[in-house]
Amino acid sequence: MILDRVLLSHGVASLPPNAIGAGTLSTVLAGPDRRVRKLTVRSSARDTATISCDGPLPQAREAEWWLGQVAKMLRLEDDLTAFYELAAADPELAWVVAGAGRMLAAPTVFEEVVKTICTTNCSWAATERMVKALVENLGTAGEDGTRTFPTAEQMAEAPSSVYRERMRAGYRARYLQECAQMVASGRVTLEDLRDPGLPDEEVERRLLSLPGVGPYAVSHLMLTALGRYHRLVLDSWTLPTWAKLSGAPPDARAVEARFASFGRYRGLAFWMYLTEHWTESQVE
DNA sequence: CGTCCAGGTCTAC
DNA sequence: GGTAGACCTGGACGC
Repeated sequence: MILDRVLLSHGVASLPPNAIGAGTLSTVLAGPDRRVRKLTVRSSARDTATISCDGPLPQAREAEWWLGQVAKMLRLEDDLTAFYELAAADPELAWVVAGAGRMLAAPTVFEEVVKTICTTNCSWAATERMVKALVENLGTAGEDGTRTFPTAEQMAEAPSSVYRERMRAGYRARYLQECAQMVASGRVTLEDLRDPGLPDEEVERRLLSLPGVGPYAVSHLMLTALGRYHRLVLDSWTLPTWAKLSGAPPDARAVEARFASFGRYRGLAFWMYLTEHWTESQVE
């Protein structure tokens, strides 16, 4: 099912406050009225989905805002036609034409940056633990107690003990706190990076300027958060997985050679190659 | 119990 | 510009 491919598109998509089930995505967001609601997207009939949120029905204008959030998260505006044309000509990737290739996005680039920093130099279990603690300690609680992802302001104001003792984020604590302060103070405006008019190099330069964000994080963010698909995500998971699936050596040059024909979509082609067999139980 | 390492980054040569 | 070493943490492994 097409929706499942989006929900299982990458590991970060399943981190709190998101929860992924078969054909279902739920998350927790504060609406324009600051009221916190749980939002659920559930695939129903073929190629359709039901969107719901708990509590009283939002007013019409707010309902529109919630639909906008869903559209943003599911990247409904992304046109992958050019990628599909290339993939159709590649026997190992022709399957994506059925509707794969969309990366579930967080509602804000900031959330994606924080989560990506939490994937660096640690096990996936550690990433889950850190993000879970961050949400539980700093997010805003809704009526049922589930919490939003904290805003940059909430994170900037938090004492470092939250990062050290609750999250157990180790040396990442400083990166996270500084990122939050940069965004909360307005010194950097990450949401602007969604602007398709910005050259890739400029987007990369700005991401790299964030503490804790290096080449891997830039590639991951370009792919999962910003819909820019040229960079290969090269890390301790992708390279061994590539080697296992392809039999080719686990180095960047081999990957570059394999996916060069995908041009500005080579990063996405690589990611699709790696995740073709992901199912709900296998998301890592 | 020590060493290594997991979806790296930063600093100092 | 390229490359060691340090860096938090916790789980896996060898001894």
